[in-house]
Amino acid sequence: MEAATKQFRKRNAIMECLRSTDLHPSAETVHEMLREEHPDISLATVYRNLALFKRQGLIQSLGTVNGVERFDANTMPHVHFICNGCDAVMDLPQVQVPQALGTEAEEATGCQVSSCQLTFTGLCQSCQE
Amino acid sequence: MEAATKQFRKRNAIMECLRSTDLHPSAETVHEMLREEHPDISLATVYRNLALFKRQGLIQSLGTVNGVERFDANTMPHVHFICNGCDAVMDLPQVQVPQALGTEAEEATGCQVSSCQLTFTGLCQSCQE
DNA sequence: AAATAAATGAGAATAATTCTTATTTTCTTC
DNA sequence: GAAGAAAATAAGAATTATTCTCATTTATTT
Repeated sequence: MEAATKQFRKRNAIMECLRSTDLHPSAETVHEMLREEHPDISLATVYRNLALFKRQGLIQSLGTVNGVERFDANTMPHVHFICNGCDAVMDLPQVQVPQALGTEAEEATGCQVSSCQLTFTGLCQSCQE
Repeated sequence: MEAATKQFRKRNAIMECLRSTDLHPSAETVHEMLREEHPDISLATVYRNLALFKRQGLIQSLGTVNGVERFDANTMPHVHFICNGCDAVMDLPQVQVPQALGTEAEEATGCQVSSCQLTFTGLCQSCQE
């Protein structure tokens, strides 16, 4: 057996795929992206492992864009922009959500806040024509 | 025919239902809520009209909670809290997203921002035990 | 190397949502 | 107010993203 090949399983490939893109892909997109290197990878395996990573807190979900869930390997809190034209999702590291808002939320409601997500939607540059 | 009854169609009932609750219901929940007054209302009608209202900008969608879409008749920008325990969605009128963030986002990316959504997740009071 | 546990592929099953078609209700025009 | 046109609805079929099942393969332990 060739050294590294066998022990690198599909699971690792899925994580690497997510880590190496900023496209915030869906399960289906991850599957397509992996097809080249792993022609026999099953869509079920992609779903299964994405769900696992999410449970483990290794990735986060952005929620659904047009009915399909999108994923992000960056679990640090950060802001997103979603284009209504082409469904692109991009990071906005320039924008910061003030820490205070989370605390305000907890104090106002008695809820225990564990995460916070700020999302802008609109049209990206190319979709504005 | 009794006066007002007939001309108030299902469509209006659906909008009224949304306007009269703060539960941020799903299509299915709206359907159940209307069952009493409109025993023959079809689930398809609820979906159809919710989609219409959304297109018209009369309501907004919060995105999906556990795979099901949730709706809000309040189209003014406001902050939400979603409980991971019981899937409750509540408004946080006390928390304000600084106007500046949207402008920052546009300037940083060249995208045209048309809406903004801030959502906290965690555990509501009762789900903390 | 044998036995056990974990991961995967393939396709079936599920569940939320959308679509289709026939029917009913509303609106328009006379 | 009746006839015809347009919009809204009910019911169930169709679609689609996601999850599940189970047989097989791969990794781990003894």
